[in-house]
Amino acid sequence: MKKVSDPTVSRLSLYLRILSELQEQGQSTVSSDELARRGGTTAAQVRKDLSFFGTFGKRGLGYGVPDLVAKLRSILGLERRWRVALVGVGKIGAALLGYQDFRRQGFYVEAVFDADPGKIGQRWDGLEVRSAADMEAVLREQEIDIVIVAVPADAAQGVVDRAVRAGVRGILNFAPTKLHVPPHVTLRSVNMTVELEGLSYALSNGEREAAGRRRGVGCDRS
Amino acid sequence: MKKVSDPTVSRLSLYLRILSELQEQGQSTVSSDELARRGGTTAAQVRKDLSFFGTFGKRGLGYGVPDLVAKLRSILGLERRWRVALVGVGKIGAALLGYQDFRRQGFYVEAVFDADPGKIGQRWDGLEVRSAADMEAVLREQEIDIVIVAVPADAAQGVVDRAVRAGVRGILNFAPTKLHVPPHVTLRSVNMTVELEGLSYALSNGEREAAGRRRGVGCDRS
DNA sequence: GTTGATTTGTGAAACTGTTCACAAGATGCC
DNA sequence: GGCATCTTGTGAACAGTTTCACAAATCAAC
Repeated sequence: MKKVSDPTVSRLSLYLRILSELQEQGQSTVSSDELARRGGTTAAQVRKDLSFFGTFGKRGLGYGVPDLVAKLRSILGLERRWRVALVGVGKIGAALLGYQDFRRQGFYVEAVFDADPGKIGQRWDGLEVRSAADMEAVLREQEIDIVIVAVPADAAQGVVDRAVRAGVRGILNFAPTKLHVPPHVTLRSVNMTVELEGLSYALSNGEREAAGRRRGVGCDRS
Repeated sequence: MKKVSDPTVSRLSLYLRILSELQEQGQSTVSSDELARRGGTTAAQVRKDLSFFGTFGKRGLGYGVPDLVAKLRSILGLERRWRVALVGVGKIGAALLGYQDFRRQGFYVEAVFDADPGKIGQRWDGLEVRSAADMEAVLREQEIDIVIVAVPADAAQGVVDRAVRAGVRGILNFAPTKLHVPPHVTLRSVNMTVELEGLSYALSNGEREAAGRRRGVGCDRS
């Protein structure tokens, strides 16, 4: 199990979602071709992605759905509980707190911080908003694994630096700015502005022709 | 100006953000090296990205900041006003409505829809929530360019299909599901679950070693 | 047990995106 | 003007990902 590319990992996540649906519907087996059609990729890609981690299918038959769900959950590290902290209870932070879907996948928000004295002490979803000043101590104390950054752009790097100092090794950034972390920390960013501007570019220029014809189906570069 | 890759377009968006900051600070000129350092990429990459669209720099001197800002805004299609509609006023939708930053870049939310009768007629930020049943007619009438999908996963594909039928050519999806669109429509997706699971994978497996050392700086694959 | 219809797993080929390396243009100084 | 220094623009080399193509495994039917 050497180096697996980022797009591959994202697709595993997608496969898992599709497989979970199939499992709910009681389907017991699935082919790489069906998985590919539902996931907007190709059968060869599906098989190659899975082959990095072992051989899970049966030739002539396909993949066992519950079996593959279990394997993917194990590969993605979703069998354990992840301790998450949220920093910034503005619009986006509040929305994330309300979005309970995370919990189903094992991500538990266990601490919430904000710099605004007016918000400190408020309760959100059973959690007391704590002062950003206490962040490092609390992150250590509660052994937080992942920090979600939902503060204004100019405060984001500071939050990241302090989280890293407190031993956090995973960061999910919603602030519209590029962040820098040391090599042992993994950073993922969600940037709505970049996505919107990507749409703007595609709609302005003749992308609709070029991109569409490369493959038969529409072009989701999620 | 042939086919430009998606990562390149995303980086242009990033460069524009950095340049805007530099402009506010009154810096008149910038080198590809400085832009690269701030953007977490390499000088060669910056120059290659820009070279797809023309030659904007002066050798020995760098790029004129206000000049490059103008060029990038033009390339990305940000000189016009984009008409945006939001579908779904749940937690995420409400957060997006409150997030006024879009407007500064020329994206104006001009219509809001929801399927819940209890929400129809409510006002959000000066806009009346309209019935999802009227969506197609309103999208056409108001000449909406881009639809933001913020509904539950199982409703998302239906919303997309109707938006496409109403002539919309750009879709930004926040629902945690893979969507399919015809070739002439551009789709971008923001999927927090995929990002979190990517973190989970990286933290579970030995990614911290491998990924970090490839380059000197931390690894943001935003 | 043999045949036929499937479908996986995977090396090799094709493709796409990134990095390198350097010639050429620009400026400033003597 | 000539020389030293800087920084861009870009073809070529490189690296990484995706697609192709096919041998091997499995099953059902006869």
